[in-house]
Amino acid sequence: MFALVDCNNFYVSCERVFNPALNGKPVVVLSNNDGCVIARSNEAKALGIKMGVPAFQITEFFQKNDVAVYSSNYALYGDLSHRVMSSLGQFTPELEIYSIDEAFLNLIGLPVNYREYARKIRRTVLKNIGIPVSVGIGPTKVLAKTANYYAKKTPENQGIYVLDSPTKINEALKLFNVEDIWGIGRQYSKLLKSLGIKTAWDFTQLQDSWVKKRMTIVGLRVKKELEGISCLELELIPAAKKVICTSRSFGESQTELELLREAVATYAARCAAKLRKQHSCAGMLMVFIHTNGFKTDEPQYEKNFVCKLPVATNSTMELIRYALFALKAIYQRGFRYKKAGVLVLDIVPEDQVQGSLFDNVDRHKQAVIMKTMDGINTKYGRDTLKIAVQGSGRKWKLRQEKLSPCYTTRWKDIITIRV
DNA sequence: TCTGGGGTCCTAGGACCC
DNA sequence: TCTGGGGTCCTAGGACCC
Repeated sequence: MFALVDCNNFYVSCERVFNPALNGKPVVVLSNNDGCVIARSNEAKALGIKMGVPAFQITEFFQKNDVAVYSSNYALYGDLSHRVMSSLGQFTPELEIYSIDEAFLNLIGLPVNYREYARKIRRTVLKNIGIPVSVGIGPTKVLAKTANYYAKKTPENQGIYVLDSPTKINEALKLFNVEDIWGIGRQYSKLLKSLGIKTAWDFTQLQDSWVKKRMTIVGLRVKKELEGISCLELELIPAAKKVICTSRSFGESQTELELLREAVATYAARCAAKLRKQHSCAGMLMVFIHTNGFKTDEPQYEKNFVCKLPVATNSTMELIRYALFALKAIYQRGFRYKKAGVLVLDIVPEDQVQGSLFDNVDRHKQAVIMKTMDGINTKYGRDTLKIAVQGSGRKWKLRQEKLSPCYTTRWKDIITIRV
């Protein structure tokens, strides 16, 4: 049996942990740059605020309805996520951290009453971290996901739902909309509905061969999982990333190469740090820049440039050098750039880098410098030590007008209690 | 004024090899 | 009119997830 534990309206719940006045009120959290709504409290959902709606389109609605609005605070969400996950780790030897707010637990071999166990998980996470979670339990990951949906959407279930018998599973599937199945997205829903397939149960009645042909092996696995045949294993050790991307929209569109250089260098530095964190090196790097596609009255430009590196690396200095070379190759004067990004790919483990006879970089020295830099930045905070070209003005920074304090990750943001 | 960011997997088709 | 059989590797595009 698998349990899926999912934090309720996670980003909103994180804001509420340190600001309980938000309880019972409509709250939303916006995407980077204060762009779109990406998290909503139940009250905000009840007001009809849709996922992904651009914030500027409903600023008045926010005011009229007294909606609390927050910029994304990933330092806070990431830290609380860690705490939730380590709390969940107490409940099983096999935990898969699936996303910032979700984890699968293997319950095999735990001789327990599942309902009681789920209640205990909820109680513990709420008490230790202050985050409400929903727990769905089923014989496969897809069924655990399905159960979680019932745990969350039906208040009588009090955040818990267990699919532990064929009868219960059948009943649940007959009431479950096909588009809500984990793994069935917009396109497949459209296809299935056009054929009169409305529920998860209808989907399980299709022929395997048809599903495989039209929805590939991935779709067939989902069907098997719904039938109670487990095809998706728990992934206990997070796999190294095959591609790493750092990209941002700018708070204000930028025209000058010098400022784009600062941004691109900073993104390259982030990619390098992410590579080192997973002990990998990248053999290829791509830089892209583009104008604001929503502004149809402005001249548009979009371009990327790929560099093949002679020897794979995770050195900040080296990656920045290539990134700036790529940027120079694609930058054109006269456009208002809205976004830039750096991707690193062709990723290999750092101890399996293919050397080169003609390599003239002292890789050992680079590694020592990077280790020192990472050590200092871990201890004193990101960018305490950085490369000069990253700049210090940050004119291209994100818009974050409603950012809450980093309560748990920055000394000066720690809350004070008045007695 | 204002529209996010970061990933994975699968398949078809083209290019190549013998 | 007719034109073999068996492979690999790479890429683009499409689907999905949070």
